[in-house]
Amino acid sequence: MDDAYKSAGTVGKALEVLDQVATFGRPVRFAELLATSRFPKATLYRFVQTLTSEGMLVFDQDRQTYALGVRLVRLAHAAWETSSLAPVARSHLDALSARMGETVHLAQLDNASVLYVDKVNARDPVPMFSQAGKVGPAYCTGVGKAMLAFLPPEQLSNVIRQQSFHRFTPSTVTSEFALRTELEEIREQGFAMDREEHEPGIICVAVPILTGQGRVLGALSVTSSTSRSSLKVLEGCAPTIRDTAHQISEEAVAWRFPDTVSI
Amino acid sequence: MDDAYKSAGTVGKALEVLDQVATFGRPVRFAELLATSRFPKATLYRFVQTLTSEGMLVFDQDRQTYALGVRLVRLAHAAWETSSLAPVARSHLDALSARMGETVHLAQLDNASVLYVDKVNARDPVPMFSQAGKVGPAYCTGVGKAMLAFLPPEQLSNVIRQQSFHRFTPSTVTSEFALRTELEEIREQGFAMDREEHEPGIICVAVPILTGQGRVLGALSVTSSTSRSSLKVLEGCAPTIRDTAHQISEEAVAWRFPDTVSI
DNA sequence: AAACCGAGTTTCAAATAATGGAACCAATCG
DNA sequence: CGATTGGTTCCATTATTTGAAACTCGGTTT
Repeated sequence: MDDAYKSAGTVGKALEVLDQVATFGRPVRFAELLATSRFPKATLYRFVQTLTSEGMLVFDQDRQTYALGVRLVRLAHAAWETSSLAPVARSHLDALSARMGETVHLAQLDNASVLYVDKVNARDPVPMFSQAGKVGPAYCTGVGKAMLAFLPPEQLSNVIRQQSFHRFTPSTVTSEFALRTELEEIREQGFAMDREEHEPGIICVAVPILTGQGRVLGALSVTSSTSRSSLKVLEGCAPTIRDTAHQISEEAVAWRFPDTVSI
Repeated sequence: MDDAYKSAGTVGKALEVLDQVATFGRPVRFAELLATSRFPKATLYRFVQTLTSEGMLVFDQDRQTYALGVRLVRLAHAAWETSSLAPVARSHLDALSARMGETVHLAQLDNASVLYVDKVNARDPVPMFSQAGKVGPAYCTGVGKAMLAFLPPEQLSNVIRQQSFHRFTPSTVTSEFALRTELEEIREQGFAMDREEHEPGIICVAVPILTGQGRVLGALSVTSSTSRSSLKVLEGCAPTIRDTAHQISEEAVAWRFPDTVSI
């Protein structure tokens, strides 16, 4: 639904189907897939068969439904350990969370959206959307904006083109122009704020994690709620968070830094 | 290295490459892959290209290495939520861990090995991927044996055929015969023990999670060390653990239960 | 009971994409 | 500077994918 036009190759198409199943977020019937698929019946059928026999999907005999297979969990574990900033950042996140007494998120860009790769809860966790592996929109989250602000121009345009600009709350940024203006500001001050743009009552301050050459590796945020804190207070924390981001960046660069941003 | 012979279809081959990268557990050079691959240079090259452009792999310009892409983490999150017992079992694991004061594991079968889908540490709660997603051998872990014991005969044979029977410790079960004998016993008493078979000093008691029809959904274990506990003590815990397994099973069946066991 | 239906599965010739040997390029080495 | 290693591209051959249509199998309607 957001992969737009063509994606060459058989593998690409198969992965498209996999993504489709993923977006349902629940076991799906073949017919449901067919209805939302661009492939003809027989073709889709074969894909689903292949993916199932490969363990990427599992078929529930009793309910006649397909769901993502556990093989993915195994692969993801390896991905998380080798390609995410999480292993490197872990101890820093813990320290930051302890110091701030708030929830800390670590995110990276996946295609045009924000992927949370780690999260450290505050002692008294505020229930909210997010957890390792979850995705969120880039244009209206702190971490998202922090990363976008430091993307090279054509990559930024590419990502912006794929944003939905859906209005989640009254303060959601809903136009490309408004977003670009804000990104400019973020670039200057070095950190981004989420002013209840994604979830009412939830605010955060985020900073990008950049390599020495300015390439975006990910972003780091401290999240709170309007009831426990305020934008002013969070803004004051920005320097501390930036320090942590720097440390993570240095450690990450020292070891390995796969380019996590796709086209 | 264990997918043996042929795996038809282009998608299958591509996934094979993906698995290969995964087993390295670190960023790899093209040449390293080539050395361990059954594909000719040009073919492997194209696969890697495709997978990279699809976001399943990421290429590190500076170091000329490939690693698993973060797209997998996103997919896995969905897989974990819809196809694993974890979401259903979570609260039960927490309760069990608190009651026992020990670490609790939740596992499912993935192909012929044990896949840990959740873990509750005696003390600190950690996010999923640092713990979930790990794999272990089926023939010498508590959860593995608990599941094998209740598999239908031909599926069991199939899985046994794929076991390495590598000797990890002096007490590792290293023959099919010994394993089958022990499985018989486990079937009778309803729980399995790990007597330092995988890691020296680590012991555990595990029970299967079965549907009403006796189909294996997963397994549950309480792990300890010889220094903190003993086989006798753990054995005494079996009934409690079995209760938890029952509860999980009922809840799982009530909602959804994809067949998690592949060929 | 016959006709009908919708969901899922199989067939098969045509269209397309994958294949891999060989050539090529670019560093690095001896 | 010629040789070697590691990576990339070409392209004619070959094998796989494709998808319209036909079929199967429960169940439902007429």
